[in-house]
Amino acid sequence: MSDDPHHPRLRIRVVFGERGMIGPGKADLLDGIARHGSIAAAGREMGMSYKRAWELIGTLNAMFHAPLVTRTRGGAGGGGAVLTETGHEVLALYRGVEAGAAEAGERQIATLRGLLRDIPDGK
Amino acid sequence: MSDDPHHPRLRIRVVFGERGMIGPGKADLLDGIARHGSIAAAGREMGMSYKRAWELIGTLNAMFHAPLVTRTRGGAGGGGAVLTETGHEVLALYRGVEAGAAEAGERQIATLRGLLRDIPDGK
DNA sequence: GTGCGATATGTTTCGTGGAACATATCTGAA
DNA sequence: TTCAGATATGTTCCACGAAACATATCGCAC
Repeated sequence: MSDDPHHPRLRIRVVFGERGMIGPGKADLLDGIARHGSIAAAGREMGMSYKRAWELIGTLNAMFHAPLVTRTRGGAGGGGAVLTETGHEVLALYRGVEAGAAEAGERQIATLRGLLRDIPDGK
Repeated sequence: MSDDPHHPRLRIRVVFGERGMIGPGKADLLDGIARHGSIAAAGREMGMSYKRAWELIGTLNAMFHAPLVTRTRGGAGGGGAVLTETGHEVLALYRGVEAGAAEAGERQIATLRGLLRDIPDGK
C-alpha cells in the first residue's frame, strides 16, 4: 500500500512473557484510534474487522494497569473511542523502540540487503 | 523452556518486501545447524519437524545470492549440513540487529514493563 | 419515539500453516 | 551388500485464528 517494498522493514514485537505482547498490529490500531477517535474507523482503515479490532483493544486494556482506550456508546455520532494518557504513552514507547531499533540496526540491515539475491521475477 | 518469562523479550523480523524475511525462527535454525552440523538435529532441538526445517532452509538458500547452508547426503553418519560463509555472515548480522535493538530499546521496554498490570494469576 | 452511527458480543464458516505420516535416496563403513 | 543415519519430498489431516455473519445496545439529535 504505502510501504516501499525495496526498503527493508523492521517488524518488532515486545513480548512480556505470559502477560502479553505488543507488536505492529496493536500499535497501528492504537494509532488509528488516536487519529480517528473510533475503533471501527481505525479497523476499517487497516482492513480489519471491527470485531478483531475490538478484541485487540480488549486484550490491550487488560494487559496494562490502566486501560489504553476508553469507549463511549451512543450519543452524537454514535459514540467513539479515545486513547487515554496511558494509551498515548504506550504507543509512544513502542514507536520509540521501533525507531531506536531501526537506527541501531541500520548498518546490518543494509549489509543484509546487499546479500539478497537479485529479484527473480518482477511479477 | 530457557527463557525467563519475567524479562521482556524482543522478537525482531527483518522484512525485505517481496524478497522474503528473516526472523527468530530461521535465525535459531541456522544457529542450530552451525552447532549440530545437521538440519535434522537442529530441527529436533527446537521441536520442529525435519520437513519444516528443511523448507525454511530452502527458502533461505533461495533468498540470498549464495546458499547459507550446504548439505551432504549419505556417507559416514548419513550426511549433514553446514553453514557457508554467507550463512555465518547472515546469522551474525541478524544477531547484531537483535542485540542493537535490545540495547537501543532498553529504556522504553523497562518503562513499558512498569506499566503492565500485576500478574493476574501466578499459574 | 424514531433513526443513526458507533460500541458490544455471540455464532458459524473457512482457509491456511503446520503436524503427522510415508517413502525415497544417498554413500561411507563394517 | 547390507546397514546406518542423514537429506529429500510428497500427501493427508487437523487445529486454530480470522473472516463473515448476525444481533443487541446505547444515547443524542431531530
